[in-house]
Amino acid sequence: MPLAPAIDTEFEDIFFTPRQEAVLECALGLLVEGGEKALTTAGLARTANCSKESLYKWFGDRDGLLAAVVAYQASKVHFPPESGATADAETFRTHLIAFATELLAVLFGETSVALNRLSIGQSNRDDNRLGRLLLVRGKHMISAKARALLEAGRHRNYLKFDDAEEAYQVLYGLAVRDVHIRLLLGETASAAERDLEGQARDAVQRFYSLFGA
Amino acid sequence: MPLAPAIDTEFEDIFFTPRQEAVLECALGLLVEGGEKALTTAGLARTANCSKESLYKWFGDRDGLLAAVVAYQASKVHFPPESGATADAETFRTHLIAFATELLAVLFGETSVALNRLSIGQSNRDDNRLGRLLLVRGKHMISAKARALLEAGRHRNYLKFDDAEEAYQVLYGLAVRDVHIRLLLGETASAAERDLEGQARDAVQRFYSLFGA
DNA sequence: TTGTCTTTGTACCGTACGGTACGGTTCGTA
DNA sequence: TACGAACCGTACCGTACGGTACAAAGACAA
Repeated sequence: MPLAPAIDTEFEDIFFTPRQEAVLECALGLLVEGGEKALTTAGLARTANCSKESLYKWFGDRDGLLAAVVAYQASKVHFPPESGATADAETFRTHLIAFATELLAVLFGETSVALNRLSIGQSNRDDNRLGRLLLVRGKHMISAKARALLEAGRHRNYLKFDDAEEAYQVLYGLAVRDVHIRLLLGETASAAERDLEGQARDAVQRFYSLFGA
Repeated sequence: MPLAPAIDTEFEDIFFTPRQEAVLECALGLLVEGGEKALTTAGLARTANCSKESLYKWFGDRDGLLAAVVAYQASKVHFPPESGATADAETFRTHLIAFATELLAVLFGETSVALNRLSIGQSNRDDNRLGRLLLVRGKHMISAKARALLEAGRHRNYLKFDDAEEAYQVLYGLAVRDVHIRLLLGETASAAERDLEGQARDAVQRFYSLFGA
């Protein structure tokens, strides 16, 4: 009987020392500013005042460094303990809007954009660690949180749907539309698109038209 | 009175000889297979049986080559002459579904994914030609076509909305959801997501719930 | 103080790749 | 046949960058 394969356990319980976190923060800054090509080992060592030898000792090689940057950023998102019970219909809707707003704020943030660009640029390599990392530590986490929220709404008869994942995807599409890909391609968002709360409100409005009880 | 700036006229009327098109097709193949790093001048010259000197003569430098690949692929999409008048409500809805299906087919195609990955990876360079090219020759074209279609539907009282661009974005979100970004990140689409027509049908169904007259 | 460990800064190496030069070949034209 | 243009294949150059080695400096325990 073969052992259960321990896929995707990489970077599971990784922990970085404060010094390493400072260096990774520097790396994030370089990435945000100039993209992948701006993140050279020599450049990072210079701006972070550390030695290349330390970089290679800590992260193995450049790929390990990139993966560490992604893992470090993912480790920064903390999940609030589900914001208590959803009291009534109105506050539940408020929670939905808040969730959508936060989703947009994360996706449109410059660090998220930079890391998405990095992972997408690397996504056609053999193993594709970065893409998997970003998906499993980012999108799938958010998706799980959203499903829990939506199912709570269904349980209280605020919403009506069969598949929570499908409902979440519709909410995602209504909120994000093509703005994310346009940001990734370098277009700057319009004024209306920068009003995250307004966008989220419209999206939830339409979501209720489709899935409201 | 300043002259109107001729922005984005680059690659406006560009034309490639058959030989150049064959080489660009080879470049596309390399891109699809191995991403940006796989498209080296030497490698392209080898697989396309041409000389590096010709590459530099035709395209200037490597950046010009990349831009030419994007422009070439964009030049391949032809717009059917709006498929005649939208006879009745049912055929109009069919046209909408066909449009959404084609949109998904384009976005999820491997060449589109490869070019999006390329442009996104290059999007934090100084000028960002590739991203602008992809946006203006790809997304904006599709968007214009969609707006025309939607406004025809509104004119015949099949649909009801204020802003055609906004309506299109909702349709886009309903159809694409987060599948595009997940594909770009290297995740393979699920079986249901590969049923493009079914996805388009559901999206249009929901779109009519929101904007049907 | 001495010894050990970690880190820094610099210097160095090898290689991959962008870009150029050039001889040889094909092909169209007179 | 002669000529010129375009092109192919190969060889070459310069450089940027990943990765390694090493001397010097701080930190800390005995």
